[in-house]
Amino acid sequence: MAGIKIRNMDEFARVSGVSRPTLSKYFNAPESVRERTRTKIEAALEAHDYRPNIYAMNQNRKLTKTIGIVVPLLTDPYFAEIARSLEQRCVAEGYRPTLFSSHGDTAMEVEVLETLRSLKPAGVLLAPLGRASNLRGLEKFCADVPTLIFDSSVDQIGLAFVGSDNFQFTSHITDYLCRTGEPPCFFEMKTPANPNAHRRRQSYLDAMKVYGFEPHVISVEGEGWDIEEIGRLGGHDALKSGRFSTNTILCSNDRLAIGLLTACYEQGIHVGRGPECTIRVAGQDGHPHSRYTCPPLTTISHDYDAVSQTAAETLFTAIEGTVKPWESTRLEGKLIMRDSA
Amino acid sequence: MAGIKIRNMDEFARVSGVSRPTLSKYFNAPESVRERTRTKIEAALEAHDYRPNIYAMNQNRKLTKTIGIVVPLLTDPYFAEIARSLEQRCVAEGYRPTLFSSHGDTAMEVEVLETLRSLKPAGVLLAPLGRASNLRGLEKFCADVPTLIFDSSVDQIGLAFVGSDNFQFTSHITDYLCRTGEPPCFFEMKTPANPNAHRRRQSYLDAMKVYGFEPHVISVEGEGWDIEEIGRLGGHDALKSGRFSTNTILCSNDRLAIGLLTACYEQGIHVGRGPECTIRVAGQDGHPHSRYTCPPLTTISHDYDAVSQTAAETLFTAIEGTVKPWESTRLEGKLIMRDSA
DNA sequence: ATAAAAAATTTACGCGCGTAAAATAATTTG
DNA sequence: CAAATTATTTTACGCGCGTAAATTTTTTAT
Repeated sequence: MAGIKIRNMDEFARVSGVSRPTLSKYFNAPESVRERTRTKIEAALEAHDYRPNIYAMNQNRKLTKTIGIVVPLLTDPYFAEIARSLEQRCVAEGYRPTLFSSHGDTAMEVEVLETLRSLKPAGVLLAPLGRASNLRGLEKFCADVPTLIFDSSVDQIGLAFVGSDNFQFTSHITDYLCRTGEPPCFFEMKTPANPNAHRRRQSYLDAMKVYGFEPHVISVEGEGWDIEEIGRLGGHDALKSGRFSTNTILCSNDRLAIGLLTACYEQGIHVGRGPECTIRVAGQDGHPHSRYTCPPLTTISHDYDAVSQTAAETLFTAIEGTVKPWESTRLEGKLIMRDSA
Repeated sequence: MAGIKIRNMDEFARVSGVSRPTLSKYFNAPESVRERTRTKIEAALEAHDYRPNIYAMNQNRKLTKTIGIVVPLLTDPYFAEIARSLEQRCVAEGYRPTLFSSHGDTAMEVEVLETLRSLKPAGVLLAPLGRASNLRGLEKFCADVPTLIFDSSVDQIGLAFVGSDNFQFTSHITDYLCRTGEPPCFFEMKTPANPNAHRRRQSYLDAMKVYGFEPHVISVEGEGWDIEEIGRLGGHDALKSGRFSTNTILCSNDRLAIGLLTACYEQGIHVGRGPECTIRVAGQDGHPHSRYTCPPLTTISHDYDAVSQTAAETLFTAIEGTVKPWESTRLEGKLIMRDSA
């Protein structure tokens, strides 16, 4: 009995004692068939390890059970972590997540969306490249495919936006830094890929104004996603030329901070809160690696779990029929105090 | 003309002035049709943005153009980087790469392979979990799907193995450490997930014997893939209890070294080659982050490019018909001297 | 027990494309 | 220029499943 190779659903219908249309129903929603029928099917499934042909299944379906997850750069541990988390939530809900990375490239992002469109996904969780994204392309895509934007928002595109509250991020950590030492200057890329960077700069300026301190922004050159190296080189420049106006540096993001820490090390500058330290450095993001820098990096962390949960659930409810007006959810970050500031 | 929505290949055949079977040939191998025909097709493609239905295409194909890329953990920057590189090579050859992560979990690895099997991929590039892999499952999968194993080898499974020469890695860096200071002791996980770890330990023992030094292996507790934390906690223990027999520590891999560096920092121990430093630390892997530790980590790096190129090309030639006997390629690493040792 | 409702089955068709065979057209060769 | 070769078109069938409509069986309610 178990030796017979099942070639298609018809054959499997025979050995399981259930009709093919019923099987079709079962595979698309196991709960939709009577319990006794389900038991019969699952017993046969044990004995014959049959799996429906994915391609034939999806051919005649308007929408598949696929969910696309697109991030700008999968080699960035932050995106890798959030993608991992989203992936798990999709699986838990019975969807088939498929991972894509734009590799920091506009053309690639466009191509990924084209590929995705032809995959007829039930929905897409998209973290756009940001500044480099092809806006009109994104809009057209979102018009055809239920798309939730996360991480960095681009106008009012898609079903909704879920990300972190960058204003809260920066104002919160600026507040912390002001209360515990010299007010910070702000270290950032001149032309950041991610629009969140602008929010963070603005929020820094606002916060400093509130506290009555003079803001200082140090913008360093450098394009692309090799952010640690940009931070390191820019850090060297700024340190040598004395552009840091106070002993406290708030970086626009953790990767920049990591590069700056390396620059400090290379110049023999001690970072931290200890008595022999001359400079404090803080980041923003709660990058997976920030725990292991030397000194461990004080940062304000995304609420990874909440972002991923909100994003996934918002998409799921939209897919399952509940149409809501466009909405932006921005979650607060949590300050992680470590030795660097 | 450009306004007409093309619904299928038949309609597209009409507007392009080419027969449907010829179109079918074109989409499966553009070079296989005459140039003038190709020009006509591509002109129509410009005007009508038609894309063949992926599902219908693959349904009747024994083998698709899909290539599966499976890594144990996509959140590990090493795997993320190698996956990125492989992905690009697949695209360049006209394949459709699909990324999967086992998330460090055996059951997940099995499931990924099941999913992959039903995707009828042309081939698979698989970095197994290692010790935790389901061997019999892997074998069965490799019997059905052209699979190239990379990173960590598991018997003589699949088409071939491509990875790094762990013996050369460890003996080379051990040699370097011996020549430049005290001979190293070896810092590792007691129960590593990756079989390469055993080769590295053995190679360390061999190398020390050759040089006539007494080897010391410090094996720390800890399961799973949270390797930096294991290194940090194990590092604290070992430092406090004086288990490091020399001032030089060779770590089994970079992530462990990164954790150890943090432990050193937290105990106020200076790492490096400078006069005020009391300990040297080296890693192995050339982890993307190793450049940015403090001090920057001396390590022996995988030849990422060569590994990915050899792996991809070996798979491609196998797919395209050339059947070769199983073969193991182990590429040498390059010593990267930095400040930590 | 009977009627009403729900679930499963039967029947039948179509999706968009792959692909094979035979016929035809275009190109190259001598 | 005719013959040989190569490329394209025509014709025709099938893949494995979704899905709709009509029918039968089973379950639940009265």
